[in-house]
Amino acid sequence: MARKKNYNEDEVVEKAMNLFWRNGYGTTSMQMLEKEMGINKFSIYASFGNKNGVFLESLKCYKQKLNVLIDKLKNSSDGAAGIKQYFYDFVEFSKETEFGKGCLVTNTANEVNEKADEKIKNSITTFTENVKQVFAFKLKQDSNKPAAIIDQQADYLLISMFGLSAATRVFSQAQIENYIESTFKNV
Amino acid sequence: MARKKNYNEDEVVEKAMNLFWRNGYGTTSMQMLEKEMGINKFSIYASFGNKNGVFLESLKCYKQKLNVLIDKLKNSSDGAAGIKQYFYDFVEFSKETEFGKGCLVTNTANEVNEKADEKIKNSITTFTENVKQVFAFKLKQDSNKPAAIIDQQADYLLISMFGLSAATRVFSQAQIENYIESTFKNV
DNA sequence: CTCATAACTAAACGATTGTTTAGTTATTTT
DNA sequence: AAAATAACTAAACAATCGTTTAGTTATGAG
Repeated sequence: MARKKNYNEDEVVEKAMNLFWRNGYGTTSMQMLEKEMGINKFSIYASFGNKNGVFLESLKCYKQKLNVLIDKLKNSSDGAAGIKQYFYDFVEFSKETEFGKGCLVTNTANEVNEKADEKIKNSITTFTENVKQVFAFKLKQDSNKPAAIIDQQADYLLISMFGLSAATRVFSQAQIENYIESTFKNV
Repeated sequence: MARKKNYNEDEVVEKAMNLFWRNGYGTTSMQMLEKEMGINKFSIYASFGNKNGVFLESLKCYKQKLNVLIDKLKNSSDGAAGIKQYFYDFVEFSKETEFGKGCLVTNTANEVNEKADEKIKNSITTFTENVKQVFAFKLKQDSNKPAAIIDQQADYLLISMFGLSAATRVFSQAQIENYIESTFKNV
């Protein structure tokens, strides 16, 4: 053994995540990452391989933070109303450090195309499928609708989350609340 | 006078627009624009000033195309049902040349941040405000709701369009149709 | 204390970015 | 036909991109 790392990887990843969240993958340069993470390029490459590696870890970090809200949703016992609360929780979460950031996963889904890195695409798909599954699980709680209806409503709410994410980037708090209220008149 | 242009500016802008639509502003390079537009960098700069100029003209071109659908919406006489038809028309429009492109204006709104070029931001704001206004105009047709309710519903449908745009990039035709049907159970 | 070695700094890498420029070709006007 | 000039080609521009590497510093093990 020799010298110890002068930084904590989890801490610098969280800083990188916030930068990607604000600026997107493409616009965020290694130079900006150096500054934001507070470590040298060498250290970034030593810890994460390359820019893509930093981003994948950032996505993981983001998911962990969002999973706090999703776990709350899972454990809430009031079905669709719990999902609605999740929408509101997400709005608060998205403006924790700064306004107008949206959802990192949704932003990334909007940024990448089919030629993007497979791991990134996979990370996005996995997450959205998971969210849909939790929505479906909650919808089952307060009705005995057929499985097909549950699936449709979960899809509807999933796409609505994409709209909500975009909305938090541009629209006012009042417009967002109105959007959530209107959305949940349907389920 | 001397030599004539060997290309039509409207034609090459449409090609550029399709490239930006597929790839976004940041990912689209001058090299790619040269190839897609079929003209030299010199000609691009002579006609449009710079990359931003090409993009602004591309946005204008996109709006003109979308205005065909919006004019149809304006002239349809059946209020909210007309807006719903506009949603369906947009889905067809968005996959005219290729699947999974979404809406160029919405994609751009998701890509840029507050530090982006003012003209671009203005172009996006102007367009979304215009769409909202048309939505409100249509909603007034089939109800005598208070102005505040009309405004809220127009906002709701505007944000829903952001969701729809994202949806056309990722989700299946069945999921999209289900989303539209669910969205319009409210209005 | 010494030595091995991991973590650091800082400079450079080639490739690509958006943009400009010098030189050539083609067409209109006189 | 000649002169003028706009449109073209192709090369180069400085700046920045993501990435690598050579050289230095610091720390744990023997």
